[in-house]
Parts: sequence; structure tokens; C-alpha cells
Amino acid sequence: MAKGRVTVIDIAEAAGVSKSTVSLVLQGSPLVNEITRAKVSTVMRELGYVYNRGAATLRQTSAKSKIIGMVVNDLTNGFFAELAVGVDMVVQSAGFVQFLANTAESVDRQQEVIASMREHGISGLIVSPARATTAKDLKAVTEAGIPVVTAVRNVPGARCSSLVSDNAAGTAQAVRHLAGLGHTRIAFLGGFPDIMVFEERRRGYEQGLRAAGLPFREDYVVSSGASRAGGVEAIGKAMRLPDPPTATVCFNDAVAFGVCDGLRARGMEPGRDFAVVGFDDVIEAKAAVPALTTVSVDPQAMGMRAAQLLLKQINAGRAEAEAVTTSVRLVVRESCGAGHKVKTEELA
Amino acid sequence: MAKGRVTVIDIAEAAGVSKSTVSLVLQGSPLVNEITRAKVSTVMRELGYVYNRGAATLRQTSAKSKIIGMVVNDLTNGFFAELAVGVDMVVQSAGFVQFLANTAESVDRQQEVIASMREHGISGLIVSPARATTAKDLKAVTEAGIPVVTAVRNVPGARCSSLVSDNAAGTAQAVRHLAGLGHTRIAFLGGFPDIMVFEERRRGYEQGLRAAGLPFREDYVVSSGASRAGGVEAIGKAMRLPDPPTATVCFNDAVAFGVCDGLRARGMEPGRDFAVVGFDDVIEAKAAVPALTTVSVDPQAMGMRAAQLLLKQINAGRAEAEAVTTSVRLVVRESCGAGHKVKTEELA
DNA sequence: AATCGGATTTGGATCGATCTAATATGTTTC
DNA sequence: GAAACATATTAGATCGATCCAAATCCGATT
Repeated sequence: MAKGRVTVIDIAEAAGVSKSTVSLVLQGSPLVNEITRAKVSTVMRELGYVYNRGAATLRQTSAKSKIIGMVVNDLTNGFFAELAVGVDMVVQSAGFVQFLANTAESVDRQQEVIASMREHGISGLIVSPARATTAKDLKAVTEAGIPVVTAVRNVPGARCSSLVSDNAAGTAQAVRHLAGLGHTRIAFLGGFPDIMVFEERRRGYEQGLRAAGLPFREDYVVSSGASRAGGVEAIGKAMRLPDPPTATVCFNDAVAFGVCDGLRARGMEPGRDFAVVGFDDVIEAKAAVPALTTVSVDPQAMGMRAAQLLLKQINAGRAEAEAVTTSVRLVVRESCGAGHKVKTEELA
Repeated sequence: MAKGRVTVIDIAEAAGVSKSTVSLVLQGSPLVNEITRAKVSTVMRELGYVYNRGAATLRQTSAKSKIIGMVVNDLTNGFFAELAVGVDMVVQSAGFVQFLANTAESVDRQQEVIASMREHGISGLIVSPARATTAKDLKAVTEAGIPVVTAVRNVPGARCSSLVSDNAAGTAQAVRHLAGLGHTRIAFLGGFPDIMVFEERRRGYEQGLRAAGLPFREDYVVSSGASRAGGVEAIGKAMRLPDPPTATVCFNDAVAFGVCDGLRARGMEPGRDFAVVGFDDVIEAKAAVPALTTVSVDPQAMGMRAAQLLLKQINAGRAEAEAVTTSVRLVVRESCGAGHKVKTEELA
């Protein structure tokens, strides 16, 4: 039984019909008689038939493989894991399966897995690109007519759709909120300037300061790893300044948590003695103590949108490049010290 | 170009050879002349040829699809995300691709994705089963001769290999450590009793108490969600006992973080006023403040082992069921209050 | 009885690769 | 010069499904 795979021909013989009829049943064609359909279906179940999608897609010139590829730069980061989950949800309910590969920020690895996925016949690709990705890295795929959606980070010049969050608007909103609470010395901590996301969030920070009538100070921008450890490091540097900040917008939530850790290590309590705002709204942000005020990106929703966008393009046949910016909103919790105000979340 | 896919026949014509020769080149056969090989390779590159693995595996009776399936119960949990990354690493370097699907603890969803993966022709399956999974849920796959490895949780009665960590030994070791620090009122917080993992860790907790000559108290076992929020809840209940504990072993790290949050909300500092030990050793455990003392499972290494075990079985052709228990070790950091002692990590 | 038309069913070609066995091309040996 | 041999190449069948055009079936109509 394990040896000889059951094929349409086996079913046809057992049910006393031709393989063509079996094929029609598989496709749910209205041409086939109900009695025949029932008989064939029964036989399929009895013999434990498993559809061979590979053989099917081989024949179909229209080539819908029902597989999409998902390539992520860092799956150990909760943000991207949730992104993948969002994609998975949409993809699953559309009857697709997803290949998933992690690149750990290596462009080489990224190219390898994309090539490998292509060999297996993906009908679309979602990629959260490794840091140094350029347009020519995606050229081969896009030119083959395979729809590509970049998520989170975009690749300038690539002929594909992209889905990024409105980073500048997010940090700008955060700064205005802090200024509204009376802060005048607001820092921007964490992250490295080599990716576009950093540039955008930093720009928003500057815009927010200007909008609040506050001066921009170069020394209040402290870059570091985009991790919890990086946050500890960044707040350390910031607090050693002659004129230390009293509030900060962080590159992301991981940094923000690190900043909280660093503050406690100095005997300061985040939210009470210092205002901290994150970016991303990972799940732990809500549960943390104090709950983190942060710019909500909702990675899962973003993953879902990316998948929907991709599926739309796959079904349309033509890949119309579309650049979508998903809006963000500030979720005010406790770490910014606005605890006494009405929380926006409770209004929703 | 995007329309007509390039096939071996196109290559053959352009290179002035037969499709058979092209096929031999693709397989790196030593039969083909070096000059011919070079010529064919060049043409392949020029025409942008992409290997169609589906067509190849269709013909090969030996059916090595170079695809493995990975099914995870909760990818938003960092532990499982890292497990997937570990699998991915091994799988990638073996030239395989992985399907990845998240089940969110739904057995129905799990069955659907496994069926879907089968249709696409996976040559092996790694599954971290949804909570209510039974042996008969995996029967179809194992009977088809597809190697299956269950990771993290095992499915009693299923004819497949399994890879679980030595849960009982882990908690037992944690309890002995706390007892060695002088604690006598040690709780076990978090998790729900409906999964085997909980039972094992709880049993280890009991064994540890016995080994330390301490009594087992029913009310010191507080179950709750296996999440950060669950930890906050559990420590809340525990501290309202007439005779509250002074230390706890937690179901996992997420719970442990929640316990720390809950302690702070009560004005107690974890590590100083109360000893907390986690389980899993997720990445954040090291970076947290205070750094979390925890039983290290190293999910990434576990994922790698699972993948290696599966690949071994795929290559062997025969699926010899193997039950592997991976050993665990206590990583002493700060949250247990043993800060003044030499840290085991620094000895490594 | 012959014809018609809608409803079902079917044989054979086909997708892009691999496999088998056979063939072409040199080289060496007797 | 023919047989023997290794080296390179190739035609044609094949995997498991789908597609197309053609073949059946069957009750209704002429």
C-alpha cells in the first residue's frame, strides 16, 4: 500500500469508469452524473487516494500551483513571526500552502531560497527583504511574471508591490504626544541608520519636534542594535549626556523594553520618572509592566494584507505594482506617563 | 519571455544537443563531455532556465520531492518560532524547502494543512502537535510511509519518531537549586494540566521537592494560561495564600516574565525579594532585567535535531520510530537571587 | 424507424522532466 | 580490416494528472 501510490487510473478501474471521469470528479465539474460522482468519491476514500498536485500543475498551462513563497529576514523576531502568521492565515483559507524560509539578513541565503522556491513552482512571493537587498536581487523573479510583494521594508526600483507602514507619521505622532505631556527633551533611541525604516522613523521624529516647536538635537539620536540589549546600551549613553532627555521615542518595542530595563537599573521607573514610547506594538507590549505606549503596526494584520494583495495579483494574472502604506496609530498605555488620561484603547 | 517557460527542450535546441543530454547535465552526470556540459550550462544561464522540480519528481519513482512539511501549534510564541528557525537552517543546507503552517492549536486546521502538504508531495513531516492531537490524526501520513517526527509534544501511540525535552528533570533540578538557596516555600506557577508537558514538569517539581526533603502542597500549584498574562494571574493567586511562597518554578519563560511583572506591581523585586525560575530559555531571558534563571531547552537546537532526525529517516527510506529525549540544563542568572554566586554561564 | 440534442463519458495527446536501452563515435587490439 | 571496447549521445516510453475532440447513451421528436 505504501509502495504503489494510488492514482486516478486505480480509482477509474475500481469504480468502473475512465480516468477522464475521475478527473472531472476531482475538479467538481457539473458535467458528471451525481450517481457516478458519489461512486467515484466513495472509491477514492476507500483506497485512500491522495491528489497529486504536482502532476496536475504540470499539465495546466495556466500554472496555478497553489503555493506561495514567504521569505523573512528574521523569524526569531516576534514581529516577523506574527507577520508570517498573518500571511499563513489568509493563505490557508485560500487553499494555498506557503513555503517559509528565514534568511537571517543574509542576501546570499535569500537568493538561494528564492531560487529553490521557484524550482518548486511558487505562484507568488512575499518577502521581507534582508538588509542589503537591491532591485536586481528580485529582478529574476519579477521578470518571470511571478507577483512579488515586499513587506515591512521595500526595495527601491524593484518592479513589485510593497507594503510598508507609515513610519514617519508614527514617530511624529509619538513625539507630538510626548510634547503634549510637557516634555521638551525627547530622544530617539535605538536602531541602525543603514536601513530605510530607521531613516523614516528618524525623519518622523524630527518632523514631530518641529511640529511641536522643539529644537532638533543631534546628540539625542542614539543608534544601537534594534534589540533589547541595544535599548539598554542606548539609554545608557543618553543618560550620560550633560543634559539628559526626560522622554524617548524608540526605534522599536524591543529597544523600548531595553530602555525600561536600563532605566530600572538606574533606579528610575519608566512611566513615572521617564516617558518611553515604542514602535510596532508586539504582543508583549500590552502585558508588560508598565504597559508600553507604542505605535501600533499590527504585524499580523500587515501579513494578512500582504497575502491578500498577493493573492489578488495571482488571480488577476497581471502583477500591477502597487505601493501600499499602512497607517499606524499611537496606542497610549502606561510607559509614557499618561496613565491619568483616558486611554485611547478603551475608547475603541 | 514571461509567457513561454524555458524547458529542457528549448535548451537542447539552442545548444544543439538532445533533451536527454540536457537532463544528464542537470543531474551532474559524469557521462557527459566537459565541453558539452559547459556549452549547455552557458545556454541555460543565457535563457534564464528554471528547473521544474515538479516534473522531475513526477517521473522519479523514488519520489524525493525535496520538500518537508513543518506544522506548528503557535508560531507567535517565540519558542516555536525559534524551533522553526532551527528546522529551517538544517533543511535549507540540505537543499530542501519547508512548508510551514501554523495551527493555532486547532486540530481541524492541523489536519487540513497536513492533507494539503501531502497533495504537494512532502517527503517528511515535522509537527509540534496541537493540544488535542491523537494517534489517529497522524495515522494517514505514517501509513503512507512518510517519515514523521513530533517535536516538543509527543503523541502517544503514533507510529512516528518524537523529540521531547526532559521536562521532569528540568523542573526537578530547578527546585533543588531553589532549595539549595534556602527556600522552603516553592510554588509551581502557570500552564494548563491538559497537555503532557504540564504533567511532566509538574511531576518533576514534585520529585524535586521530595529530593530536597520538602513537603508537596497542592495549593502551591497554580495553573493559568501559559502566557505572560497567565503569569501575572498566577502569582496574584499565589500571593493571596495565607502562607505565600518565597520562590517559584514557572511552567515556561512567558509565565516567568509575567510573574516578574506581577511581583513588581506588588512592589517586590524579582531576584531580591522573591526567586523566579523559568523554563525554555527564550532569547529574551538573557537580556531581561533581572536576567531570568531558567531551564534551557534551546529550541533552535531542538529544531535542528528534529530536522536531522527526519532527514536521516528520509534518506534511509525506512522510518524507524525513535523516541529522543533531549537533555536540559539549568541556567542560573539573576532572577533566582543567586547573583552572588558564580554564574554557571560564565564558566562555560 | 430515423433523426436530433442534451447529458455523460471517454481515448489519446500533453505538460517537463527522467529513465532505459540503443546508437553513434572514436580508440585500441589482434 | 574487423572485432572489441570505452565514451558520448539520443529516441521513445513514462510518471499522474488535465484537456480536447469525439463517441456514447437515451428519451423525445419527426
